Amino acid sequence: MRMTQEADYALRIILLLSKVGMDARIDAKHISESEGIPSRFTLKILRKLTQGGLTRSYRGIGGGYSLNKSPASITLKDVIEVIDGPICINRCLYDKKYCNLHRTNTCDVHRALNDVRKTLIEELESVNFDDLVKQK
Amino acid sequence: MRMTQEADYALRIILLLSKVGMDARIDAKHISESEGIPSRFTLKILRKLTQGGLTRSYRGIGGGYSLNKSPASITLKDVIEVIDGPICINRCLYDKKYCNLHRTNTCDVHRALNDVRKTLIEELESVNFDDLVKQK
DNA sequence: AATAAAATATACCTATTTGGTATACTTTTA
DNA sequence: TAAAAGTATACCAAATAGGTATATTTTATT
Repeated sequence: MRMTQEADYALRIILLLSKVGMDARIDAKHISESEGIPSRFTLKILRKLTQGGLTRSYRGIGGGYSLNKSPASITLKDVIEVIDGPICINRCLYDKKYCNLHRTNTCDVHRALNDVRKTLIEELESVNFDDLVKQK
Repeated sequence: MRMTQEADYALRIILLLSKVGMDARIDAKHISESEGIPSRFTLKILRKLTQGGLTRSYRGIGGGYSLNKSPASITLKDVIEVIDGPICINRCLYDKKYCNLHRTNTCDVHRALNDVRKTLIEELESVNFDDLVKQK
């Protein structure tokens, strides 16, 4: 029941960019060093974040990355989903061919886990990066 | 953010055993066929469940498996933890050497995710197998 | 216009985890 | 005592995670 290490790194990157503010631009090397993420891997993550609309990239000399949205409008869930894909806690909830619902028209496990998933998503949506920056 | 397929199977096994009641004894082959779990894999899962104290095994002719506790006293969390180990949603929360708390004495991501983890655990603890058997 | 500093795209590699099997053995009861 | 069950241990293959490499493109500065 874990998110990937990549998503974990991504949360730290977004938090760093949130801390410096939307207008600041930081290059990948700086991000990598300050967060202790392997440099090549940092680039890969930043690419996903940019494609997902959370960050902006600036090429060329003086280039780098900045947030593409306000910290307050980015939640834990947004970041995790951009990196790992949709939140779903077991196979049954996304791949119907593995689910008893399909075979016997009733899958009690399915129902229970779906409730858990909903709660998890609500919790991940309830925290945004403005909260995290401001928290003592 | 997913539990393993093994844990998913285990939930179905415990639900099946809950449905037939604590006194009934079912052999592995029957469990495997009724839930569509590969037979050898079923045995492996049942061994973990027995070691974890959730089921009892009976050897020899007429042997099989039954619950070792009442359905009401087994939660989703119990089953998942017996199979997958402790619930923890990122590396930072169980391996301190990867955590900024360790390096800089503050890890805001850590704190936020720990809250999420708590909520998740509470949710998984709130559902027991008596609930699941009785639900329509 | 040339250059160098940055990001981008694509593809690759390796270790770990997951899902599943195989073999040899032990216990139990008819 | 034989057969039907579970047990222990170890193995294997596919998928995923984590990370790297190479070649290319963009852009500010000179």
